[in-house]
Amino acid sequence: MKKVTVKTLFQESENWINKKIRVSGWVRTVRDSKSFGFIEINDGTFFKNLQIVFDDSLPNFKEVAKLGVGSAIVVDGELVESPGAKQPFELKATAVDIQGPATDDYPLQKKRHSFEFLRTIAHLRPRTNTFSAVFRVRSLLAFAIHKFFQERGFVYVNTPIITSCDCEGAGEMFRVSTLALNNLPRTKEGNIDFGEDFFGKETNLTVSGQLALEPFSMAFKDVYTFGPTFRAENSNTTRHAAEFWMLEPEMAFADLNDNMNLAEEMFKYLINYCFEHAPEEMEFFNSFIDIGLFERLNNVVSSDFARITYTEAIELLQKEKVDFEYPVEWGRDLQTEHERFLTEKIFRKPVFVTNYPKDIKAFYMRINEDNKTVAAMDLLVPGVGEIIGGSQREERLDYLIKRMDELQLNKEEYWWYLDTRRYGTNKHAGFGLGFERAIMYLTGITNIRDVIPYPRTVGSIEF
RNA sequence: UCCUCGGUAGCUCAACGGUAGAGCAUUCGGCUGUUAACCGAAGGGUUGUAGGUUCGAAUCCUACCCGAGGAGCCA
Repeated sequence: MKKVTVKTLFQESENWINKKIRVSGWVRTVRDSKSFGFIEINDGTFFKNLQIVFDDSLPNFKEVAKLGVGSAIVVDGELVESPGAKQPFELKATAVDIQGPATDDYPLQKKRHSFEFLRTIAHLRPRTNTFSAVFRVRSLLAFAIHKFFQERGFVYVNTPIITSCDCEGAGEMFRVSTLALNNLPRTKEGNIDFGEDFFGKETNLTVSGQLALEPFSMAFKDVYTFGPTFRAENSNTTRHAAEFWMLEPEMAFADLNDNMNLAEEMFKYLINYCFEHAPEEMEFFNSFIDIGLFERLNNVVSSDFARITYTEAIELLQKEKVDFEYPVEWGRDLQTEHERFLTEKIFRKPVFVTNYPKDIKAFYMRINEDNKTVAAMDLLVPGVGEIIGGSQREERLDYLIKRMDELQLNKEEYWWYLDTRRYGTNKHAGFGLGFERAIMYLTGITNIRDVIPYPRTVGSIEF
């Protein structure tokens, strides 16, 4: 008996119609009658289910008719055209092997569940339509990112997960230590003696691979890192997680415009890739998760992203007769309400905002001629907000040192980073893309906890 | 961390000071082409926890726990 996946059946049904085949999968629903019944199974290879028709010629008809949702079965039979309107073909079963029945307390039902409930059963939710679609798209997007950069000659660099840089300025960090918490070694002054720790100094989980990546861009020109990133912030929102994935490309001999061009090209590539490789899933999102998703994404693919400076953004917002909760004032950071207004109301598409005041941005960003702003860029998108943050880097050693002194950073800690400015420095730029935020934008899912297989957020790590 | 809303059957919700209910799910029975199948029956509850007010609390009050949305921070 030839084993066939449901995906193969849907993609080349003409090759299998009227043939005897074997299909295995999990029961999604059973509808039985006195002497016959229907089972829909999903084998994980394809978004859609395969309908099985069975009757009392099966020796185990009664057991099959009583199968619960979630049971694992192997079905032999003949693929035939279906008289029903909802599916082109169905499998007429000659044998149903019940591998693993699901007990009657199986939590997933044949009806809609709330996302909140499904988060409490994260180990079972990939068996639902929504999460099956989400996680297949997540997989495709991860591959598409590699494909995009590899096609353009970027070298993939695995930057470290454990770092000793404790002041990258991107937020609270998770400490990594093998010290016994109930018996900490102390120095003579009474401080914790990290010299006794595994690495001999304070270490944390990475909040960004950028600083480790820049030296590689000085060797390979175009590089990227893509991996897990950790922030120990006590933030409780639909778009923050303690563990998330970040993509960070870095280009040598490139400026802020090159940076934005790359981000825009990549974003459009990712959207097109999803439409091409997960049409069933995207159709589902557009119909059941976010009506209007296609319209929004098509608009993104076919139009140029808006590009404005921070100063222009402030002027635009000040002209609006809107009563913002936070004042719009040059020198203050844009609040979420301001960002949303720009991308959702004024432009109605992704917007790059560039050249922010230096005081609200990181030390490594390049100072502009005005000596007030830096060559930073944020990409704001409707619904999600900030999805990319990047900049042209300060490549001039004296400027960089001056800035680090102003911010009282410990230059010795960064000796190897500063070396890149001593030996063959050049204009270079890069950005960070929140992988989960990209998934949210492409699927219409509005909570980051629903695009991560096992999400880690404050006070929540059951799985 | 702050603000707001919420926690009632396995799930989604109703009851808003006077005997705790429905749909779905589950179990049993019926049904010869179903599509969230349909029809009939049954089981299922210390109403998040602990106090308080009251003749009487799911309902009002207090504290705590948990969840969600928004804000800050950011990707």
